[in-house]
Amino acid sequence: MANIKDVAERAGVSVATVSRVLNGRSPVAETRERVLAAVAELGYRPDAVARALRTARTRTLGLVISDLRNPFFTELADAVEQEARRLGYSLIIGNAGESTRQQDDHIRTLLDRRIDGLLVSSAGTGSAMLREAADAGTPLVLLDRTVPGVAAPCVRAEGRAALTELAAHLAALGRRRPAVIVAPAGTPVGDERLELFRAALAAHGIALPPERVGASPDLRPEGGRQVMRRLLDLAEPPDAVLATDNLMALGALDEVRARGLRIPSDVALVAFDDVAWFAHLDPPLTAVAQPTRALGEAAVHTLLERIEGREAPSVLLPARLVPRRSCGEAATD
Amino acid sequence: MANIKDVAERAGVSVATVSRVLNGRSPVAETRERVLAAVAELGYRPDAVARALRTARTRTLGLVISDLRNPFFTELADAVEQEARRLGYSLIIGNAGESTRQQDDHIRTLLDRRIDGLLVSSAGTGSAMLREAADAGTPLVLLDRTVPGVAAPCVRAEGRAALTELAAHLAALGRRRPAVIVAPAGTPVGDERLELFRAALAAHGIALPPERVGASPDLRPEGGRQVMRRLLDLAEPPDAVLATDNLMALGALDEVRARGLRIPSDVALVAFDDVAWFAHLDPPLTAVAQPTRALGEAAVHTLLERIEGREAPSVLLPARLVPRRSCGEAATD
DNA sequence: CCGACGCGTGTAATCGATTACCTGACCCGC
DNA sequence: GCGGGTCAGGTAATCGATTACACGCGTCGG
Repeated sequence: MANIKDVAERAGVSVATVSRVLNGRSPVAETRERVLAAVAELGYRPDAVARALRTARTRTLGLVISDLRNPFFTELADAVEQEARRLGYSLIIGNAGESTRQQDDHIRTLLDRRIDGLLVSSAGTGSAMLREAADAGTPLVLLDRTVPGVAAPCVRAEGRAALTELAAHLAALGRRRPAVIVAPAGTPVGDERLELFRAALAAHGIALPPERVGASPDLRPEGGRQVMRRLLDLAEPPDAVLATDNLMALGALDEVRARGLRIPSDVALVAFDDVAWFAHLDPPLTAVAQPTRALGEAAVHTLLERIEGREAPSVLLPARLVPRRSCGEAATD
Repeated sequence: MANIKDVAERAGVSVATVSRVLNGRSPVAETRERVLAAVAELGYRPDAVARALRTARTRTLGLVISDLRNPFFTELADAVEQEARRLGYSLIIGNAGESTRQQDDHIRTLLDRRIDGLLVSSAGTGSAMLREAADAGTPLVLLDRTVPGVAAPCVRAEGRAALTELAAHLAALGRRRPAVIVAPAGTPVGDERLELFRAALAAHGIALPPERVGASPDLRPEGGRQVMRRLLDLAEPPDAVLATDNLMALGALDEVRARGLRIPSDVALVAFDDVAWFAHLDPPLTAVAQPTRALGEAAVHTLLERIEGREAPSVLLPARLVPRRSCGEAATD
């Protein structure tokens, strides 16, 4: 593979000149032509590794995703990758699989690779490396999930409007006994969603008693299914269930079907995160859609601000309700 | 961030000694202790960029995925990432979104970054950069999709046994008019699946006439839906449909539902790629499952062989049939 | 007519590691 | 007692780029 010295020799100039031509400084037309010709003939491409060493910028971002198999995060990762690439950055993706150990492992190797900045949707609440990275001055932006004790801007969706709308939607359809399946205790976004929903229901005079709030042991379908089992076994089972994550919603759906109950006639089901296949379920699931693409883009922009040394605020983007048929009303799709 | 010189000073030795201690060569116990102590006190971690420049190995692999939003590829990417990390490599993932241009774009930046090896599940058939990379001597392994004219080992699944079993399954259930929704013309794996299926059906005296083979314009749900529409409009509509990709299957399912037809009583549906949510559909979909994890691992192993300069053969792993309820028989889940 | 200035370009230091080569200490055997 | 072998560890070259600084040449003003 040709290097800058080969190009310099071929063009009859010094390496400095080649570098300057390629980085758009000084040289005059005639020299410039010769250099570009040599570059083309040799198929020269600057070595990003050498450049990174010298300039102390790798033009690479790190993204640690709590669970890449969760389609919401897949979409988010895809959005981040596209925006990063558009702005000239590569992305190294690490999947934590909801494990703090793997997450720390990833952060460590990313720091070793001198990424310019780090995006993390943290698994669990505490992460030693995350704090270390922040303290070490690596530009850091949290994604979707806040982490107590880590001072970094957080980019995520906020459900007030959507949950208010959802409460109204359910009230209008005559649902009086809502229930919520939340993420394991301590997950900040889950708790927030719960409280917003509770407040929105209260405005319609609908209560959300503790026995109709179930915390799933994990963020996977099986956890959601377990909680749904408990809810349906109540003396007064709920007539509408909100799951604060798409995978838990899927497990909840399985339990409803396994009991031979019908959605929405026996119980309504709503999920957070509008992933593509919700529209293909029977019935299509009503969902609170997070603006995935916008979140990914905002995260990259915020991180670039931090990389360039500027302050950057947290970003809260509104989620919106996508009514389908799982609450009872006929909708457009 | 501390560098090797800081460590050397603190330990009172030369940088060479530090490097030797950290790479497990010569130094004797006492010096060794001092160096390790200094490393610990300073929290020193070798700069992967500098090391890569010197050793000409980045310990990074590149993965270009044809469509990261397709859950089959998400799983595959996840498997590749895990295995790569287990073996000490980081992974830069690029999503081509089924576009040859984006794919070339990604390959180009990956080569610039001097990745040690490249894994590609190619979008489309031809790719200038792919050929260029192969010619330039970058270790290359194809994943899931062969590319004519590119000399590189290919790791993928092979459906003979599964499709033979499927043909028997359908025959036993009395299905006589099968149809196939294939990927756009020229996608090697799609055509192969079609021919294997045709042969397997023939063994049961079942024909697969041209009018019951439809090529989708793309690998997305809408394409599958269009083909399904055509198939169901035939004078003699099929009583069983195989889609050679999970997203096309999803679109096909939508069309069946939109017409108020029932699966499996009106038409059976089988998909290639067993993705997690097939089990959560109603009815759960019978699928040809590719050994995703094993494919990812084999791909990494094959690539490492190539990186170490050894020859490596292509790998064909058998897919297997996962019968659920979408063909009519009651199954375990 | 000469010095200052500017412009284009070359020389060489630099980023942070690895490693070939050399040095010096020590030990051993003859 | 001395030559040679062994081994720890230091010196410096190197990877491929960027860039501060220096230099030479041309131009222009006083």
